Parts: sequence; structure tokens; C-alpha cells
Amino acid sequence: MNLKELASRLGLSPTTVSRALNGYPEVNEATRERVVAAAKRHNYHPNTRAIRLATGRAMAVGHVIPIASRHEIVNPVFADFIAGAGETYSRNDYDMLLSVVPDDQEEDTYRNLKSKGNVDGVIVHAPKMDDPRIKLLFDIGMPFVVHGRVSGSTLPYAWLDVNNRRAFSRATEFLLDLGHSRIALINGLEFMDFAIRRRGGFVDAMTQRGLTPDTALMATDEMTEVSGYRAARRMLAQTDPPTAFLVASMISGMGVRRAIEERGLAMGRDVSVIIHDDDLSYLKNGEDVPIFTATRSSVREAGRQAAEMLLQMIAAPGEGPPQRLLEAELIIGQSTSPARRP
Amino acid sequence: MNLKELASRLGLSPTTVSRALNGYPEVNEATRERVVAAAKRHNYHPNTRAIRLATGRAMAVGHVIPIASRHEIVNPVFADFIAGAGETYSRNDYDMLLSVVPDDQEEDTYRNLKSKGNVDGVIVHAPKMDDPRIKLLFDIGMPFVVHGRVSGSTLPYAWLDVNNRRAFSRATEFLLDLGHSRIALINGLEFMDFAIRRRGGFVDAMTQRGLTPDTALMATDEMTEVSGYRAARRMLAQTDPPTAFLVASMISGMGVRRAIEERGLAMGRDVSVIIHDDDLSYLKNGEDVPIFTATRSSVREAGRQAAEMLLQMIAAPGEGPPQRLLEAELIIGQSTSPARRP
DNA sequence: AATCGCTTTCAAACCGCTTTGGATGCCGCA
DNA sequence: TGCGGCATCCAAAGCGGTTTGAAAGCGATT
Repeated sequence: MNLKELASRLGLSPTTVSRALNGYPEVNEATRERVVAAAKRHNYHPNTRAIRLATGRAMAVGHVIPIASRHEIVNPVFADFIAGAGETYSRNDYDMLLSVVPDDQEEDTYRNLKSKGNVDGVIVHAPKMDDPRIKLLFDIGMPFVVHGRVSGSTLPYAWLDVNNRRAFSRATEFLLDLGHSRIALINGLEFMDFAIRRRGGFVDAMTQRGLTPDTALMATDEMTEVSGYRAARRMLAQTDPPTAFLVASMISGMGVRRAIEERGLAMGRDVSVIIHDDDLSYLKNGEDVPIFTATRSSVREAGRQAAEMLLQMIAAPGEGPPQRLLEAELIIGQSTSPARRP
Repeated sequence: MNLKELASRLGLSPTTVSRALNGYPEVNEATRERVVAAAKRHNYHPNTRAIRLATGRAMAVGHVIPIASRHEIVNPVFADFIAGAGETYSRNDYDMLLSVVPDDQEEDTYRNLKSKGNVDGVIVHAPKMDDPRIKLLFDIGMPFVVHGRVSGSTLPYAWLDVNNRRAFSRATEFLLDLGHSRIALINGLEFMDFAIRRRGGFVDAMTQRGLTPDTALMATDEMTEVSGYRAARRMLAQTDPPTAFLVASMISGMGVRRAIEERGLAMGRDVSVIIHDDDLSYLKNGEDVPIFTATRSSVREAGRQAAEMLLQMIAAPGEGPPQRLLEAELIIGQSTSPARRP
């Protein structure tokens, strides 16, 4: 059932039927009702491919998720972010296009997306410092919203980010207030923008209290269970081990806990731990009582909002790029306690 | 730059240019080379929207991921499965369309995908027993591959599944061979097809050795850390606690470990644990030495293969639905040991 | 010289919708 | 009676490709 057929059944022209269904004013209210009723009765849905060609809009947005060719890790926050964004798209009749590509083909992917015209805009994931994608997307004229920010970029781009710096400085201060001074940072990969900011927040808070961060207590790696475990184990084996850990994710936090317990210590009693909690739906930080003390910010909500911003930009271009900074909550859980006097 | 313009620059008709680029035989090799060179020089990429309308193919496949309206959990294996499938699509110039919808709108979503023509086929995720989607997709004539199987369905549908039954019976036998008899099962939600099969494998292996599974040692819930923790804690507090756990996922396995250690016991020494390991990229089960003894099957590889099967079906319809059963490996890790004599 | 067959090219129709630029009919008003 | 204005409706021209059916060119065959 297509437009032409529906029109001829109604004894109307395709023009009128199209207008009736799309809510244009120049069609008699009575005929509109007839048309709408007939459309429903015959289960008519306009062919998306035709609409797209005729209007020149793709009614779709792209998410390019790069696969690091070296370690092949899929960032676990993608699932929740994309679920959030997907909700927004569904509500607005947009499609979500996912491109999974080796990270060295990422630029080509954006170029193709543009020149083949299958999306109206993209979300940029996992920005790095001085990320070249910003300039690229500007050059090819593709609307985009960055999930995160790009230190070093001078162009006015649209972004949505968590205040990572502030989250980590607050968490550090919280540990300092509890009397800890040997605080370890188990960070993500420090070419990622968020990791740089987190480190900044940590270092700032320490310095502000007159402490010099010990580089032996600062690790940077992929945020996996195993890497959290390894870093923590190594640090705990030092002569002057940390009494507290600041950890970049729930998953690496679980590795840290494993290392602590393996040493016969108890997390929350002997060693304090604060994690950053993305509030992933399948990795809740406890239910009634949080397991970990955490800086929490829902990545799913971030997805919803970033998608809204992008649709907004597509609908009204030339408005100046929207930017939004979300604050993380500090959640007090069972993994922190006052430092024990040595 | 579009086809018409490229053609006129070359002094050729659009027909010839189109054919040259698409490798049709009825064009002179010399002209083809001229065309291909010009296309590259002018950076010409055919407009996907036009191709889709002209050919009637969407060159896209859909993944509908339902969000359970009650608990809003995004299945953590989606990310890896989709990454795997995405690789296949990229290689074959297909787009991946993700629809995130509340689970009560799932049927409508499939109907719309079909009637609006934005995909050529779909992957069905997380099948339940007697899943109604099978019949629906048959009725509307949409090619599909199920990730998993659907107990109770009589229609010949395409699927790719892990041999969950065998995986869990092997794991159970392994524990029995180690001398365990109080074995607990911490399963996923038992309206999910995979969970039913796993339970079947467990029960079979027990019964075969003359043991009656204790319903007090069988839990079924969402596969989260917290639910694993709760179930294990409850069971360990019983008068005749289990000496071994069979757990449906790595994440709930971490909860089980937490419950064990909270009780002052050590996993692998006092209590044995076997998990099912989907080999998620961000949740590796150790690196050199596996943390958990596990039944392992890469969900990412499953994604790759399921996508290939679907593309195959789309390319050659009417071939009879492909079906593929993957076997899980049994990985021996540090979380199992012989049962201690009481 | 006429015909045939083969290769190579092209004009035009088509995919299913949107949108422009009229038409048509009817009413009120001079 | 004639005409402008308004409300409705429609024919046709896109959108940018693919594909059908035909034609042109040319050497070989009759």
C-alpha cells in the first residue's frame, strides 16, 4: 500500500493525501479525516526511503564507536549511553545508526556518513585530548555533539559532559577529610579527555592541602577488573602503601577490592575506596546501601540529553552550539572510613 | 557531486556511469577506468537514500533492544554482541539500526520497521520461552536470526545459540567430580530461554548422579552483582550451606564472591564457583590465569556469526533457515577445588 | 549490398514520496 | 454581471539513483 494507491482509492490526488497526513492547512478538515481514517484502515505507512530522498533529510543520527585495534575493548558505558540516546530517538521518530569501526578508519566513516547522506548528525564518543574529529566534523559540515569535552580545541563545538574535575577533587577532599593522605589514583587511560580532567581534580585537591601526589600511587590503564586489581596489588605491596584509593570506574573498583581482600584486608575498614559510578543499569552500586562510596552520574541520562541536544541542533541550525555540564553526586557508601592512626 | 553531474563532466550518460561503477559487464573496460578514476578524483559517493529507493533494499539490518519497563536493565552482553555484529555489517556495507523501545512496544516496532521499509532483516535478542516474536516476524515476512532459541516454537526459524544445556551439565559434572554435592544454581530469569536450558543442564547432571536438586539452592533473578550477592548470602546462611555455586554470569559471580568473602570464607578454597563467561571485552575473566572456573563462549563472536547468517539469508532468500550451535569451553580457573570433607 | 550479431552507449521510465505553481469552484461585493 | 479573494484540490517536477528497452557502431557473414 503506497501513497498513490491510497490516493486513487480515495479518489484524491497524492498531493492532497500527503498534505492531509502531514497536517498542512490547505486541506478541508472533512477530507483530512477521511484520509486519516483510510490510512489507518489500510495500515498505510509512508515509505521511509522515499521520504528521505524527497526531503533530503536522513531522519537518522549516527554513533560511531571505534574499536581500539590494539586491545579491542568495547567501552562498557556505551550500552547505557546508547540506551538513553535511543529512547530520545524513538520518541522523535529518528533512527539510530551504529557504526562499529576500527579506530584508524574512524575519519573515513564520518566522511562517508556525510557524503552518502545517511545521517543528519552524529554523537562523538570517547573524545581524546586535541581530538582531530572536531575539526574534521566542522570541515565536512556535519552537526555533532561530543559526549565529553576536548581539551585543547578552540572551535566552539557542542558537548555534554560530567564535571569530572570537580567530582574527583571533591572525592579527594572527602578522603583527606577522613584523615587519609596516602591516596592512590587508579585512573583510566590518560589520553582520554575525561581521565585528564579527573587526574587534574585529584592533583589539585592534594596540592591545595599541601600534599604532593606520589607518582608511585598513580596508575593509568584501561578500566577493567584485571587492571584495577593489578595496580592495587602493586601499590599495596609497597613499603608505604596507600590507605585509600580513588578509582575511575566500578569495574576497576571491583578489581581493587579483590586486591585488598587478597591481602587479608577489608575494604571500608582497613582501606578506603571511592569509585566513579556511571550508574549502569546492570552494575548498580548496591541497592538500598551503596557498596562503594562514589561520585555518581548517570551515563544513561547523559545519553538522553546528548541526543536531545543533537536533535535540537538539527532542527534549528545556526543557533550556536549547546553545551551542558552535569555535576556528579557524591554518594557515601560502605567503602570509606577514617584513616587508622598508624 | 551526484551521478548526473559526474556523467556530464565525463560526457557520458548516467546509465553508463552507474553501470561502470557497479561493475556491470556491458561497459568498455577503458571507459570504466575513466569513470572510476573520475569518481575518485571528484570524491563521488552515490547517495544512499537514492540507492535505497531505487533498489528497494534498505541495506540495513535492525536490532531491536527492548527495555524492560519494570527494572529498566540493559543487558550487558548487548554491547559486545553488537560490536561483533557491527564488524560484519561494516565489512559488507550494511548499516546497523538500533531501536531501543519499551518492551510493550516491541511488536509495533517490528511492524513499522517492515512497513516503512528501513531494514532488510532483524536480529532477535533475548528470546523467551514461546516467544511471540517468531510468529510475528514470520507473518510480516521479515527475515530474522534469533540470538538464542525459542523453546516451544514449531516454526523453522534461523538461530545461533550456545549449547547452554551442555555447558551447564558439564560444569555440574565437573563440580560433582570434585566431590561437591551441595551445589547451588544462581540462574538468570527463568522465563528467558537460555536460563531454562541452563537449569535443565544442571538438573539433568544432578539427577543422573542420583542427587535431587535442592530448591533452596536454586535462585533465579536478573544477573546483577547485587542479586548474585543476595542469593549467595542467603544460601550461605542456611544450616546446610552449599559448597559450590554455579552462576549464570561473571557479574553475578562477583556478587557471589563478595558474599563468600563477607562470611570470612575464601572462594576457590572453601567454596567453589563456576560462572558462565560471555568473554566480554571489558570484563575479562583474568588474563594469564582465569579468576573463575567458567564455561566460556564469546558473545562477540556470536554477534559476528549471527550477522553473517542474516546477511546470507537476505542475499539468498528461500534457502531454509540456517541454524548454528556453538559449544562453550570449560575453562579451569582458581575458583574451584575439591570439596572439603566435613 | 544487405543482414546479422556483438559490444557499447543512451533515453526514458521508475522507485514513492514532497512541493511548487497553478487550476477550479464558490462566495461576497461593487 | 463581473471580478477579486479564498478555500481546495491537483498535475507535474523534482529528489538521485537503477534498470529496461532500444539504438548506434562495426566487423563478419551471406
